[in-house]
Amino acid sequence: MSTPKLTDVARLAGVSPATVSRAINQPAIVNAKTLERIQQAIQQIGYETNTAGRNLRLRRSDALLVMISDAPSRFFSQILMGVEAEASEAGYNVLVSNTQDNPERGRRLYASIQQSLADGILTFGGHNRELGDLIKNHPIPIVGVNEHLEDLPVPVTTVNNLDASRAIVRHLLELGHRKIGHVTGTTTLSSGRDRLEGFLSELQQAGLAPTWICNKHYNVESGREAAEEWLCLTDRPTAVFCSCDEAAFGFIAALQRKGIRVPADISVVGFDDIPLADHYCPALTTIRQPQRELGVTAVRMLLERIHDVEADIPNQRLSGELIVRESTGPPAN
Amino acid sequence: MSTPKLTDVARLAGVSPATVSRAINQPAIVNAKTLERIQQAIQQIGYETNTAGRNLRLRRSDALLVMISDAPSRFFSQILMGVEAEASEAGYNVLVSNTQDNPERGRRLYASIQQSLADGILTFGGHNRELGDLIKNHPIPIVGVNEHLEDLPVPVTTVNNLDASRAIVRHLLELGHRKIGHVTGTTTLSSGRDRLEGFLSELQQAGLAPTWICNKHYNVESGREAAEEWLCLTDRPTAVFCSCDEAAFGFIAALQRKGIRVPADISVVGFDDIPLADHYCPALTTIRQPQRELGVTAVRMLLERIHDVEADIPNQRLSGELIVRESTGPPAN
DNA sequence: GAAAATATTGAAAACGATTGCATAATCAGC
DNA sequence: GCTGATTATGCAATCGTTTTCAATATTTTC
Repeated sequence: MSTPKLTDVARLAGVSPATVSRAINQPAIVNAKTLERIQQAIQQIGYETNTAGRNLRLRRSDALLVMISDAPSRFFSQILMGVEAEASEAGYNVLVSNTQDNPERGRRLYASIQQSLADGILTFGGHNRELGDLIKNHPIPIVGVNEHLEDLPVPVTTVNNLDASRAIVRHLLELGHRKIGHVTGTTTLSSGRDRLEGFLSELQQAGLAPTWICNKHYNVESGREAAEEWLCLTDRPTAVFCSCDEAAFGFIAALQRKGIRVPADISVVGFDDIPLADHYCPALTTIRQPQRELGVTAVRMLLERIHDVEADIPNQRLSGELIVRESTGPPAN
Repeated sequence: MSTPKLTDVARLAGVSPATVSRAINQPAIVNAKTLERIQQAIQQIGYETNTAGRNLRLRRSDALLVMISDAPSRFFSQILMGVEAEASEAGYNVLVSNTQDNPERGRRLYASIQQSLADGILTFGGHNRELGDLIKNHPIPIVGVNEHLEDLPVPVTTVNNLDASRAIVRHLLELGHRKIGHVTGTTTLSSGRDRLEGFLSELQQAGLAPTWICNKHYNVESGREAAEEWLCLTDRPTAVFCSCDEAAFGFIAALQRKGIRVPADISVVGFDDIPLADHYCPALTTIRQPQRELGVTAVRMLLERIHDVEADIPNQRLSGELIVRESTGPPAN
């Protein structure tokens, strides 16, 4: 007498369970009169499809697995919102799993897919070993977000880091800067490499060499450390492109503490456009990433893949937008 | 011949499926010799328990549902990491769902539980209607995080906002401030109200009245708006407690733009201790929230509840820690 | 109006695991 | 060597849906 099931609806409507199932899943093929009677019965006893029963029979789960690394990426939650919205729209649930580099985790991940706990995987951030092993043995639907997965035949969706970096350099060149530096992000990640490459190539195109390249990571501390190094330089760049907004904030804050003014003494650019960027002092010139759209796109790709595992899905490169604010200006001298 | 199932293991090990099931779930009650043979068979063909089959039979899902609101709370991802870690430890999966105020959503949420898509719900942030209706009809395991859910008999885990706010005020009093203001968070949320109340009560205890109370929300814009109002005050407080770090940053940035120095001209305190707080200029005095621990605690409470729906689970109040940095100092005059 | 085509429905067999009950095997005690 | 207790296992039903195949009802066609 607990939760009503298909059979209960069938009995009430005076039809067989098969017909009720059809009424729910392919209403078109059931008689209009019967359909209405069934729908009424469903309403009346408040029937809801039992997921486990259905999953068992259909051998799928209506769930997407989101793999994240322990240090969630900078705007992880924003992207996740996009993922959730799009997945839910398509009738899918979203499972979140943290993937420490842990063999046991790899096993469970494998099990999730093999036993259809999830129909597909969305992986945030870089390559990880388990995934490599997993995908080599089974052609399962996977889509990468933010970063390319080296050597793995997995479609990814990212922002166009190359073009964005170029736009930054162009902006600085137009302001009159000739001595430009870059505090890199994590260059074991494709985004870090692409941003660096865009930076270098645009400079080269202008016939310039980079004045300073400082290898760091995507976080605040990196910005602070970079600032300390900058202070020790004999030939200081007049403009610095930091790999992400957080790093830019760390960089600016550390410089301000030494009495250096932005942008009067040095121009600084970030990347991401996190909410704080517009409200920092100085407001940060940066690249706006389409965070939510990244999530939405990733889900669309994944669903396509789930629908047809053999489908050849091209990588999606969304474009970032240069947002010019207060942290950049003409060079000092 | 695709994925091996229980029966395949049974055949290979020369026992009945029932014995295999027992070998997996209650190894103690099966003969050591048989057990070993079964385990070997499992290894050999790479058997993994099918979740759907099991869920159907056991009428549960091994999944926890995390409900978040559209604007994910400030350190949502940090808490989520804690949730994921603890849930995974206990063998549970984590489902994420965004709850816009949407009746259709409410229906699906209800279905999730009723049809055992999830065994329990963790709700981040404030009260929402669907939840109220849901819980009224069915005593399902729910635990709230960060905010109390008014009128609902749901155990919650929060930071002790009251004590934390008091600690802030005490710190400012010790520095010599007598004119103290507060930019509130969202006061329809219990955290916002508690922070305000802690602020007021500690001031009162010192025989002081609040100099300024500015009703805002938990975001950067609120800080900027508050700064504009502050600038127009005739009797300005010499210290301001902002409801969260973001608001504090917005507040400080807007003031700095007008040439006002922190803490020389005004002291500012935040709440949360987000990563940037330590790297802002000035570094922010704030309350450190045990974000990960909030997630872990919430899961523990929820599991307890799942284990025994009738269990009386007390609210958990974790304590925040005052972190004194550069943004606070003695009053100007 | 009969035959053929079409539209609806039902019966029953999966999907894969767990468990109450019953049976078989083992053991202790005398 | 026999009885009673204990330990290990197997049988078969069950969880709730979906879907193939066949059967029946309804139209259409000539």
